[in-house]
Amino acid sequence: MKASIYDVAKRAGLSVVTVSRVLNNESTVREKNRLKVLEVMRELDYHPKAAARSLAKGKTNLIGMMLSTLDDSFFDAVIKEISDRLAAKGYYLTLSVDSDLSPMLFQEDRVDGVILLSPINEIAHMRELDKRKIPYILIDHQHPAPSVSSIVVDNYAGSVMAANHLLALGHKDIAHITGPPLFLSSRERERGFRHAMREAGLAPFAVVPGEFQIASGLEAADRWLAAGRLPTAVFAADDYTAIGVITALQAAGVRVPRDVSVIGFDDQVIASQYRPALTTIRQPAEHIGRQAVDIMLATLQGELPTPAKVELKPELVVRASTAKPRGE
Amino acid sequence: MKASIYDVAKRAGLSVVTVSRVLNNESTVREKNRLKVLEVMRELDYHPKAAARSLAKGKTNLIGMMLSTLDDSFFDAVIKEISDRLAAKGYYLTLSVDSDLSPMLFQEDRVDGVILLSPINEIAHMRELDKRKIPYILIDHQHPAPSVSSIVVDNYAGSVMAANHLLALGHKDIAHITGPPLFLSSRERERGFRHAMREAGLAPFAVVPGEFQIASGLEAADRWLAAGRLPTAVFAADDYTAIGVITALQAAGVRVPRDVSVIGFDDQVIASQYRPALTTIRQPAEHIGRQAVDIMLATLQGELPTPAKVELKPELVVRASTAKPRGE
DNA sequence: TAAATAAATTAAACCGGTTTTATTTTACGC
DNA sequence: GCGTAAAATAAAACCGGTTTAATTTATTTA
Repeated sequence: MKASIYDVAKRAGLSVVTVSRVLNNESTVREKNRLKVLEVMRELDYHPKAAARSLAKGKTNLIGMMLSTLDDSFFDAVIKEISDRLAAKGYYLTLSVDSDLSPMLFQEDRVDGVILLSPINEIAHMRELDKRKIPYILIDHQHPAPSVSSIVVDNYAGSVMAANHLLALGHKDIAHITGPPLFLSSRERERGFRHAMREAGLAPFAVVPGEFQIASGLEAADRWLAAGRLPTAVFAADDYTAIGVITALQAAGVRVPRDVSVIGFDDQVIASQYRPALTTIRQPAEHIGRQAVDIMLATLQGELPTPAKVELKPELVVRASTAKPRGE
Repeated sequence: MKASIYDVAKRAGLSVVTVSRVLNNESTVREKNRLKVLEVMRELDYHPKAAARSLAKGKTNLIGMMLSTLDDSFFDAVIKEISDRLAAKGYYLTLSVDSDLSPMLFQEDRVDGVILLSPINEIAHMRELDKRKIPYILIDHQHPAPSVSSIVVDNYAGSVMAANHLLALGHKDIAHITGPPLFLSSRERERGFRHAMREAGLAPFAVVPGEFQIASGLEAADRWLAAGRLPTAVFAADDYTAIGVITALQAAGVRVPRDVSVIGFDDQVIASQYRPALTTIRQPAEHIGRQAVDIMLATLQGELPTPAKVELKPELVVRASTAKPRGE
């Protein structure tokens, strides 16, 4: 049988309370006894059981995270930051891929708080979390009600930057491929694009719907190629879509950026590795992660009287997929 | 305060034992009382607390999973299958991205079992899990000791298939870009390639080291382009590497598959979307996930006297990135 | 209908920690 | 050396479930 706190106490010749105090780093233990307890713990390979501790303390030290997919290097970066930062504060992160079956994780009080990173059933999750009074944070979320904490990137501003970059290079025939309108980020990116174009006194070459996937870019480019009329620049709502555009154009013998410029959004890992390396709008993944943890921990310690609303600024990263239009 | 089992019992006019029996689907409860209990639970919005249950039962109903990265659609597919299948059996999955800080999750008895999906610190994890007597399964693992359960794909056979596909098309100058030799899968793939070439009486055009990343393919192709001598076909140890090769070649004006054929390994999501769509060796992700869950549950129920060793066969998926060499 | 048996319920102990309250030990000032 | 305050320890209750053993209730059989 595994060692319990009683075994440690007995062997150290002390009470369980003293051992518990050592476990919790309380100052009221004589240094001599503290060392003795730690020594015995090592001897017995003792580790406190999370279940017993959670039951007594009423908290689990576990933060849950729900997300729609794992196959996304931007998510990966956000998660890594969150995981490390939580660990430094004594909390652990548990990830769940969103599916109809998963809400049990917080129904059973297994986590102290939840971070929702663009999950699929967000509305249902929020309702459930409200009912169970579990604090949560939304990252990049569709519908941030005023009563919940959320972290969003200023997608509107990012799109304006993207469009202005192309405009500054001299482009006039600029197309935009959107993301799924379900996401607020998609809608904001489109709005920013349209705004910048209007400011420049230009009409978009085209605005076509996409799905944040390589296939979206392929399809859009194919259609333009088939129609025999290409834009001089494309602003794709995300990097995968941008890569699809470039891939289809190159396969048809069109050079990027010589014939057509392409800019993406997110700065996924693949963006810098692709050829040509992708000009894009960088989302501050580490920043997002850091903010998420700070807000969550403040909320758990009751130090956050009002919900936090954080808006972060994205950043233009100029690489090799954009250039002046051919004529100039 | 949240409702406890005592509140439910009192309101239903029954004992806590009866309520507990209902929770655990035991047959010794009168149907009338069972319904009454369920009704009260709904009224009070009662949900049993995982910590209390875990403490009493000595099990958590949680399976942990360690992995090195999330940014991989093959992992994504495996995880999805595992998650759904576990949920159907009343277990939950908790994911951890491998880092130096994370082993606490199983040190504190938070999980009943662990699935290691190519994590980074695999040896350290295995030692820790052995010490804590927590059952675990290795997927695609470097060093499967005879005493542990593992699921591997027959990478050797997959590579032979890949090489034979190219050979059957008439290729003779075939290059291979490996994965990191740290992984057993990399070594097996290289071994399979060399074997098939030897069988055909041919020497490899080249065997160059890679890292399972787009950049690896880019670099290899760049070097061949710079040297002015290209293979007629490339077998990349994974799809990302293959895409790197194609991207670099296309950027240099070399057509795939007309000038050079390229085959990958894994069948990542991007493989079918890329242009040209990638010929590759498909890893049976769903199969792997299913096996992992079945073995894990059998182990937990003590129905698995000896460790399971499962070897699954990969499958050739012919798409558009391979063709006969130009001369033929 | 009574006795025997099976089914359902209850009370109490337990899982392994933490926390509160009461008590003992130690340290300090005079 | 004594009284008192502060520090450390001990005993017991608690967190919210499950499980065992004992008891009551319902059902079957003679």
